[in-house]
Amino acid sequence: MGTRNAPPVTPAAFQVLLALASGQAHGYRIMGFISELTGGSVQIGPGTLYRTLGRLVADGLVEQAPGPEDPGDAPHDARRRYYRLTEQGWQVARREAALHARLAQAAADAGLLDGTGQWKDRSA
Amino acid sequence: MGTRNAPPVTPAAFQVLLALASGQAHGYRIMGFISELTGGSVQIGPGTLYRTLGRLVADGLVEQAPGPEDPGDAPHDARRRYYRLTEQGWQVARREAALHARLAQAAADAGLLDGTGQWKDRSA
DNA sequence: CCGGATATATCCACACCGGATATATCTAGC
DNA sequence: GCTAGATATATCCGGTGTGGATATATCCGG
Repeated sequence: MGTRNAPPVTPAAFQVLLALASGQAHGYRIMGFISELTGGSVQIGPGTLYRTLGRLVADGLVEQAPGPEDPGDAPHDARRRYYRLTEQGWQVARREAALHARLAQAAADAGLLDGTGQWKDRSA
Repeated sequence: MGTRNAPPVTPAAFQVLLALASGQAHGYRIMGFISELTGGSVQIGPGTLYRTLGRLVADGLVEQAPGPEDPGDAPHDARRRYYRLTEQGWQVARREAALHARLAQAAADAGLLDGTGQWKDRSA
C-alpha cells in the first residue's frame, strides 16, 4: 500500500505535470512557471509544491533527473533538484489534458469565452 | 461574515457553474450533465453537489429560479429546485473559463493533445 | 565576510471531497 | 388506492489536499 495506483490527479498535481511537460524542471522554477502561465491568478506555495512533487514521484509519474535538459541554462546550482515526467506521467498528463480541453470546449460552447479569453472558434 | 467574498472556485464549483452556464438546472440533473460531459471520468456525488450548490448560493454566484427555462421540458416535479447563475456568477464563470482555456492551451503547446483529444491548432 | 535572495523541506489548521445514510416525492403496476 | 422502486434533495463523517508559516542550507553581490 505504499505506492498509490489510481492517482486522481489533484489540481496542483495537474499544473505540476503541465509544467514538466513543457520541459521545465527543479521545483522553485515550477512555482514561477505556473504563476506566469496563469497570470498570477494561480500561485502554488512551497508546501503544496513539494508535497505534490513527492506524491507524484511516489506514484511513479515523475522521477528525478540528473540535470537540466539544456545545460548552460543555469549556472549549476547544487541545491536544485531536477524532475522529469516518466512514461506513465506522460500518459496521465495526456489523459488529464484531454479532460481539461473538453471542459474548456464546453465553456466555449456555453459562450463563456467571448470577450474575456482568446479562443478558437468551435467547428463541431 | 455569513457571506463569503472572494470565492476561490473549487473544481466541483467550476463544473457546477459550467453546467448552469449551459442552461442546466435542478441539482440531480447537473450530476448527470457533468458525468456525460466528461465521459464518466468525473462523477460528482450528491454530497459534493448540494454542498457546493449551497456554497455558491451563499456566495451570490447562483440563485434559485422559479422554474425551468423551457417549460414542458419536465412534467412539473415539485421536488426539483431549479438554479441559475447570477450576474456575478457569469462573471466568475467567464474568469474561470478563461483560466482553464489558458491551461488547455498550454497543454496543447506542450504536445499533450496530439492523439488523445480533439483540439484546434494554435495561432497566437 | 556578511546580508539577502534562492531553493528545498516540513508542519499545522482549515476547507473540500467522496460516499453512505436519511427522507420525501413522483411514477408505474396491480 | 396501495405498494415498490426510481427520482430528488439534504446531511453527516472520515480521509485527503491545500495554504501559509516556519526552518534550514546554499548561492551571489558588495
